[in-house]
Amino acid sequence: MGVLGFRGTDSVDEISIRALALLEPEGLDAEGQGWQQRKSVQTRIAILDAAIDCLQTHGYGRTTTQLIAEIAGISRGAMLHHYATKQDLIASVIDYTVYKRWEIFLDGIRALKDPARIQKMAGIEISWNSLQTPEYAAYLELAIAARTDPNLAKIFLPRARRLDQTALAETIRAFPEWAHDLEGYALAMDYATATLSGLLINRDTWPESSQREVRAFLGKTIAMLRHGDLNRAA
Amino acid sequence: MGVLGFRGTDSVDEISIRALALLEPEGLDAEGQGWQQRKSVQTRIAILDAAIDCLQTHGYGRTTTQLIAEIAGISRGAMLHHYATKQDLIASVIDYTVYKRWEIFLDGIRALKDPARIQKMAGIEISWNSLQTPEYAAYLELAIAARTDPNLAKIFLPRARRLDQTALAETIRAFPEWAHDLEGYALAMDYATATLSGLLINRDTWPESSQREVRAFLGKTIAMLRHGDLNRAA
DNA sequence: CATAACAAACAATCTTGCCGGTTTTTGCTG
DNA sequence: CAGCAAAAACCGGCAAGATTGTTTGTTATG
Repeated sequence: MGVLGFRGTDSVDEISIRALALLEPEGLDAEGQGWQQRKSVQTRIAILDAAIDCLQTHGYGRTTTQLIAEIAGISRGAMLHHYATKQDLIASVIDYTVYKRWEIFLDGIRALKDPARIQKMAGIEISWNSLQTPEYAAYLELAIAARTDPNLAKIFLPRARRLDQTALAETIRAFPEWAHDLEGYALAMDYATATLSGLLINRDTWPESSQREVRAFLGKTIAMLRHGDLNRAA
Repeated sequence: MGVLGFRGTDSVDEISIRALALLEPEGLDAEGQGWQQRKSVQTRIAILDAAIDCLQTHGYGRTTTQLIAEIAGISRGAMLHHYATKQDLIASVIDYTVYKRWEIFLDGIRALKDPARIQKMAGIEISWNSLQTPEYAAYLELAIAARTDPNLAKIFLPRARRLDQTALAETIRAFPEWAHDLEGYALAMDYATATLSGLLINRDTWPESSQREVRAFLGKTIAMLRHGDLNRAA
């Protein structure tokens, strides 16, 4: 049976672990390697975390290789040894942030018992949590910058599209109640992601009370979508 | 009667014109002035339009004073005569883009006949149109950059908050059917703006069909919100 | 003549990619 | 198993290019 086939007897744990495996970035597993290899992976992760920190607090435009190296605690020369160019580094950041985002999402799903998982607000809360992480903030910065930076778009768009598709196909396995309706699940995910992303952008401009109301209303909307109370076709 | 009072007999035309007046930027009206003043305003608008173009196509990080001057068709020295520093220029761009955004929105509302205006998709379509303009793209770039750029935030946030509040209080006048429910109107506006902004950010990543579905679903959601089918309180 | 609009050049600061040099780890060989 | 050369990790400095604000100069208006 292929990895895309369904096996109704699998637990949510097994399903989500397998989903994550498909999103895992390459070159970051130090299992069964020598000391140099392990050290290399460790340094690389420190660099990626530093880059995420930098993107989150200073934005893409003000994220410099100098700053990343400082935060990572190594010299700029050492960093350029692992990532020869800024593009190479950013490419790895994209894969890494997407993986982390869905890891947090699936962790949240897994932590719920089945009855709680299908309650109307649970999915939104967990989505909201996975969107409030430094990793997603960094991803959002890149997504935004990619719209106006051709060089960045060249490495961002192919990855983002592929990872988006993979994440959609894999995370639905954690929602048996959506299994029969992939299109509905896709719409719900896109809808929630769009609204919450928009909320994230305006978080400093809008009052907290407005943001809370929008989130609460979104939860009810998604619940109705799942129950079929709002048929999608116009 | 104060400018904030309601006058049920006013036409939508009169109402929206008065709403715009409160949002109009200062120093851009050349009425009854001498030749130098008129020339100055004309050049300043050329600079603002160039800045909007630049922000839209290159993003805030890559928007340089050099590029703006080039697009505006004047020398960099001449531009710095009108806007001594980049901050001064950006501050004017904020006011200008917000004004333009609501001008387009109210123009769209005004163009509808009353029966059409209260149809469920009309509001979303017009909102969507006002969010697809170069002016709003530029505003969004600034809103995003302001989250990670303290210097920009200092000039952006106060303006954005004030203009947001003014726009909300004024544009509701164009919707008699919302007049009794300011909170509901605010929620609908925030909700639609958040979702459509999120859509705008991911426009290059997501397939067009997904974006269309999200928009259609948003329209139905807002319609239900107005009809009270979805009570807001949890 | 004073002021506004406009132009061009300049210094100071940043950022990137590259290059030479040092230390540590690995693997081969006698 | 000792020794040694290759490779990997790491560091500091440099030149080229870009961006901002200032300054000096020119033309047109009041």
